[in-house]
Amino acid sequence: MILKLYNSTTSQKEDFKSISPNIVSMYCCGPTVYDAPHLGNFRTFVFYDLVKRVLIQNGFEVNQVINITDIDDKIIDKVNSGAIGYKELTAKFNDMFLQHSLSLNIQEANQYPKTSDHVEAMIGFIKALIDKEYAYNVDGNIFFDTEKYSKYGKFVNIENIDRLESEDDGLGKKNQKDFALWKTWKEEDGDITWESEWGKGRPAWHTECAVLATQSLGKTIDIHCGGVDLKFPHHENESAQVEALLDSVFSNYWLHSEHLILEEEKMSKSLGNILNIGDLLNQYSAETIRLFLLSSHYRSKIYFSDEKLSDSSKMIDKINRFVKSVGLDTLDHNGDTNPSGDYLRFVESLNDDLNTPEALGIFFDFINKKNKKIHEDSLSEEDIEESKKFILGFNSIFQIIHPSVLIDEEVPEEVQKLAFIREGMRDKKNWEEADRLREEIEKMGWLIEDSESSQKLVRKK
RNA sequence: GGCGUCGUACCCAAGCGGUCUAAGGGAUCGGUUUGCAAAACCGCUAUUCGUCGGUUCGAAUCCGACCGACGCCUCCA
Repeated sequence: MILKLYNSTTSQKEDFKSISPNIVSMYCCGPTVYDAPHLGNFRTFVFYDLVKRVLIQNGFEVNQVINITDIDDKIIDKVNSGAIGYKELTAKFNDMFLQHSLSLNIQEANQYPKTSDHVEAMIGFIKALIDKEYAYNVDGNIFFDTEKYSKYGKFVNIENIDRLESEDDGLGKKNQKDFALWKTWKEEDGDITWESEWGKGRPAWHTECAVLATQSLGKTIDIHCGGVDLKFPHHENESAQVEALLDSVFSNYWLHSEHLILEEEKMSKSLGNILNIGDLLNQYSAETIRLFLLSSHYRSKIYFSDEKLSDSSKMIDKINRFVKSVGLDTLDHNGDTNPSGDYLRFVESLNDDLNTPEALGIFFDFINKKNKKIHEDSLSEEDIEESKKFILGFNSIFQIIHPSVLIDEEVPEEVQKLAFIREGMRDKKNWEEADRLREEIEKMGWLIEDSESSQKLVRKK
């Protein structure tokens, strides 16, 4: 089956072909560790996870790198404010990123290289660009010479930038669109600086990613991912450096996920309209947040609302009920799917540029069909097997079934006792007392679902 | 200002030239079931896809204009 991905460089869906037969190299722009991550950041990180899981479903082994940017203006600003030290600050938010990733069932990447561990390599990279005359030095700042690189403008209409040429930023760049590879030391940088042959300073963002990507994955990678806002200038600049220096195609596929919108604007720290992911995880389950994020296509904007989160939560309830009624006892997916008609359609949707909303629709359609059989009491062994396989295949991508769903929670003795009494009242047709007990049990956090012969206790959400 | 993406029911969201009198989820209202509920099931809720034109045998899907939202061009997932 062919996997199609929308490539930002061509603005169309393309059949995916990896460089090596069964292995995919994937570079994802990770967090700058200066502050608590927000939902918008994690929309992108969950998107990376989606890409990876779909690749795995297609039989690829994925070598994924997510970088950690720990050299950056905002980090320096924060350290300068005196509240916290450099190491402490970056470690704190690095850990937070990893922890939330774990909470959201995001598969671990193979590597999380940190900028500060690779400054030597960045210096070497910049030096090589200078040697090839793609970069020049102005008072210790090194800039990339966009005039020298004819292919500049992969992601943006270059005339736009030319128009802005008049607004020179006073750094002595030859062209407005030239960008920094190395920033010379300034007093406010303090100790956050490295020695180089051009004097003290630090690598600039675009160079950081260019070096980390090529160093960990080679001169041409299969897939490069990021949020749309990184298309230009970040990815443009990253790509320009690598392709100029190595004379290669930097990445065969560029995937960009859309923004999360809050209060009519993209969620962003500089705009101040932030929903901290940690806070959100206290309010909603990780599964709910994941589903909320995956129920829109990755290239569509998501307008945040609590209502959507609660819709997602209800969807999960429905899925969980189905999981229980089919008697699933493990979430381990061994890849054995034996694609039936519906499951095949599910996989095809995901392979069509990661169409998660459509795939979800197919899954629900399937659930409805089986529920109907359950209702008619005509669910066969084959139906059960098929359902289990579909659920596992579904969950291997969406990851929204919590393991606890498989285990019937122990009902507290007190609740059991009340339920037993209620059972007696029902037998005696003492409905008033039975209803009163049902209410009491509900207050204790348990719902009763009566069936003909017995009553079932379900944990209240 | 330039460039780009998007506008589908009460809400969310797929579909992107014919199988669309438009999937799926939430919500509402009927019905089956139930002592009553809950859960489940059945049914109703867009002859219509921002507006107006055009292309076509045929358009939600292509083209143009307009209106509206968002993004990029500056740090940003």
